[in-house]
Amino acid sequence: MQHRVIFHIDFDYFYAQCEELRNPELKTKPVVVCVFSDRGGDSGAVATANYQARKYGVKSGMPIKFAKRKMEELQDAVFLPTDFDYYSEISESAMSIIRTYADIFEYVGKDEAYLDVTKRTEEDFTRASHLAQQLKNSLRSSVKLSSTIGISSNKLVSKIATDFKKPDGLTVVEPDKIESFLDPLPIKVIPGIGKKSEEKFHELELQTISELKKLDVFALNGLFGRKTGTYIYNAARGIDEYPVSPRGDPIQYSRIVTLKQDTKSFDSLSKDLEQLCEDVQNAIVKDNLVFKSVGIQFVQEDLSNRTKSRMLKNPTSSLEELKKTALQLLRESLADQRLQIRRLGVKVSDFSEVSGQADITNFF
DNA sequence: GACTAGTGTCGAC
DNA sequence: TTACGGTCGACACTAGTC
Repeated sequence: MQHRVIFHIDFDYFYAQCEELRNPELKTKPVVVCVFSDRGGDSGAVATANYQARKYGVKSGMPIKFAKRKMEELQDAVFLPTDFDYYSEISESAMSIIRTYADIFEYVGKDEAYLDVTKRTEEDFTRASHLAQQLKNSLRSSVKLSSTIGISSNKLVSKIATDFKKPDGLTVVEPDKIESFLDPLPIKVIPGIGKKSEEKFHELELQTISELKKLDVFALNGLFGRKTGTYIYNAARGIDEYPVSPRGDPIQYSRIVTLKQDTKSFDSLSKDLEQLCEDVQNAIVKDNLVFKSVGIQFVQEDLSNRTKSRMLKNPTSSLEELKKTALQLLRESLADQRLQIRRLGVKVSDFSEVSGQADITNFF
């Protein structure tokens, strides 16, 4: 095999597009899909917005109040709460079509997947491009969904190619074009490089991937640690060997809520904490798991984080033990808690399966 | 030096 | 000038142990 052929596919402005789907009148209006917190009013953040709304600078993750301010003088802007069950239905219909186009399929999220199509395209990028166009057409005709596809010889470059032109894009980057494609792009297009990492590069007066390549792997390892440094070094050169492979089971379950009001009172927090424990434990039991690690998380009034976690003696799925441990962690944390707490979370991890352990001694 | 536990940071969606 | 979700994963760093 000379090279692989990899698709990255992404549904355009997914949640907002779903909303347009069940209410076509929205299509001509700015639509912002919001995660409203329990605090009431416009407390919360933007999940996604359609392109009408993006014109006004609305972006994912932005406070809802900020988005409203940006569209103040608009009469027809629409703010909707998320309906994840509905988005999941649409996602599942779409993903079931996408699977049939792949030799190997990797689910990334409700609106995103990788496909290895090396075999069925016989490593031919012209064929790959036609196949991708067919897939886009099929999604549009049967699910009414618009999507963007990036094609290259690895996951990294395919993903960057998807972001290169959207919505409704199709970008092919053949192996011998990878360098000239990446060189002029800003460093931030590399997945895993967000705001903080970008700042580090800007301090070094490095803006583009071509400039990033001036740093050797030792310098990058010094700045980011060994794994991340080496990853960035390779990414700048379009090198990525990670295979497309089906996702495994989750390795942690967590629940977090925004409190009705900031507090550091044990009595107030313990009520919420118990509810969070129940929610997490429900999911654990449903999936037939036992956990060995329990953690709690505070998001403080200044939005900084505190976490505290503990390993259990033995794996368990017991609600009593989860609550007991979480409440203990809460008590210990509050002992030296200075800032008020805005959000409270619970996490369990280090799973093993409760049954299906099928007795390893049987093998001997 | 290898390993585990615990805390914190960063980032994707 | 502020404003701020929920869920998940990777990994850096540190301290303790052997």
